[in-house]
Amino acid sequence: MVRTVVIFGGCMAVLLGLLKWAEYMFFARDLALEAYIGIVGLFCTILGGWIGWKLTHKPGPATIANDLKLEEARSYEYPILNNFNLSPREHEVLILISEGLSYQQIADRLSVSLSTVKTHASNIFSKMDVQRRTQAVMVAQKNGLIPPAKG
Amino acid sequence: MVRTVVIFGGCMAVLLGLLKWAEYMFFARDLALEAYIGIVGLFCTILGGWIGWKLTHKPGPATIANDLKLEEARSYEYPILNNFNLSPREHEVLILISEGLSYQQIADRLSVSLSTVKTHASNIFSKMDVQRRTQAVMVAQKNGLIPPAKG
DNA sequence: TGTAAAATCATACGATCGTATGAGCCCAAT
DNA sequence: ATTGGGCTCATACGATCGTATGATTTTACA
Repeated sequence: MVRTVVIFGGCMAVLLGLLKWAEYMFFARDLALEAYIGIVGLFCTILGGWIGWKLTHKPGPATIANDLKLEEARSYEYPILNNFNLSPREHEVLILISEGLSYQQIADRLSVSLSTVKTHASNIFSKMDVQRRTQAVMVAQKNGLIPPAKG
Repeated sequence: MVRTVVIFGGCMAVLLGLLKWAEYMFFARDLALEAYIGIVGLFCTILGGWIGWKLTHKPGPATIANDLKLEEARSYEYPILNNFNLSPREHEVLILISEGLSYQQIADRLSVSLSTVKTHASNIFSKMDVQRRTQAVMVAQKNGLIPPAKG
């Protein structure tokens, strides 16, 4: 994502350069002020993008509602184990899979991309030695990795 | 995301055009250099923040929508196995799905065609009001339609 | 400070899933 | 005999899944 902003900043630079060139060609004006403003604009654009990214992009588990579910499950004397060396994020994804969510829904819930979720899922299946999400859910239930089904 | 970039580019183009227009027409020449740069910087910062937000903020989540229906069904104390009016064959397929088998594997197990299994599954999901097999398994577990997972 | 683990993202590809539609067969009940 | 429900099968199609590969960035720790 940072790369996206940087690339866009580069595009802006190109745009400004083209504008300067056109202006120089047609009006032959002094370039110092324009170039200065262009640099400032580019810099502020990148800075603003970075700020916006920092303020809004918080995919960490601290902001995710599913952590509440994890805590809830733990507090309700349902021990959430981890026998397959899953990372916290992978564990989180596994729980959301067990709730019947699609990858896209999980990506939205965690504020990450679809690719990330699929990567996590693939690693989960690899670690748990299964081929399908239904198998993963079954194994996870038998080993207490996910909250038990109520009812 | 692409649209966001396009919109940003359009805003930048508008900004640059307005600056040029203002510079040649009205007050730009009279403004202090610091104020001029400040305006550009502020504008670009806000736009940059907007683009950063747009690029990183994902739309809201989607949750499973049949919990109410489940609670309703359970509160009426219906016979568990008749909750969803599954036929014996459909029930059989549901159990095999819950064991993590693919449709092809279920077809082989039941000695029927893949089409038949998919038809059964589709009818199951329709009767249970779910969209994915994982949801069906979860609902089935909560209602005792399938054998519980053993630890 | 360097490193390893974790998390993120992208692209591509084949496999599987789920839906829709239409059809034929068997069997029990009307 | 007709009807309806259950079971079967086929085709087509879009959606989703799962894997593979490679990359960058962040974080935790020695």
